[in-house]
Amino acid sequence: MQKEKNNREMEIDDYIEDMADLFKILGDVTRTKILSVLEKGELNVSSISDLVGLQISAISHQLRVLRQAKLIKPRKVGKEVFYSLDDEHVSLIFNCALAHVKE
Amino acid sequence: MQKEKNNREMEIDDYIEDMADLFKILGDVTRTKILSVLEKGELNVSSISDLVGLQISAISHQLRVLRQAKLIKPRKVGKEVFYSLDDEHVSLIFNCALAHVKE
DNA sequence: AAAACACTTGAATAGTTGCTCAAATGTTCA
DNA sequence: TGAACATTTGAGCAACTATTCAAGTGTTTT
Repeated sequence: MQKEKNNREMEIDDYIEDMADLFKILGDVTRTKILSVLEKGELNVSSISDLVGLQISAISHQLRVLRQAKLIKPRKVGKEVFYSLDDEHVSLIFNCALAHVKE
Repeated sequence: MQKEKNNREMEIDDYIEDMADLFKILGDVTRTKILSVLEKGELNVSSISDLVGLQISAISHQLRVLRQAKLIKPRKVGKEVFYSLDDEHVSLIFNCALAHVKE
């Protein structure tokens, strides 16, 4: 007798690789710090660099990763580029993770 | 004038590295698959190996990682070891991630 | 037009990670 | 006791990743 999969199990099976990809992106301290400072509001690259404490180049490389993952979005103003969160789920996922690591 | 940090911001700053560590562990397809099959119930190592489709050795290596992260717990019965989820947050985090990747 | 500024990009490198293979541990059963 | 079984562990290797440095793009200012 074969067990019917419920909806949630089917979804997880289908999206399991995408989920791992998302976690992989969140699984880097630099990127997590960037998302954390952007939670407080829009920032340009230099400011992020200052707050995170890494070279502008390193930050720019990671901003690219976050941008491609659609977790942040850029807004160009003159020669500056301001970044902000592009996904309401980021805060949600952060809170879930926080609940785990705090215990 | 210096801005007061609210409680949530303080917490995130304190735990940001732990959070990244957790995401790093979830950011691997093999480990995510293991957690996914364990959501359906307790399983021994061979069964996990069959369901995930990797050698027992590879699975055992990853089970160790998940065990150390306190995401799963072992129960020894004779020569077999049964694993099950050890954290109610896993399902929660999975759901948040699912909401993101589905859109 | 040239200098200054903000950011991006590519190459190089050092460090990390996940798998396989082989050997080891521990348990059950004849 | 020894063979069979389930799992763990360690070494080795190939693939990947995050950072730095240097050079490039595009915009503003003088």
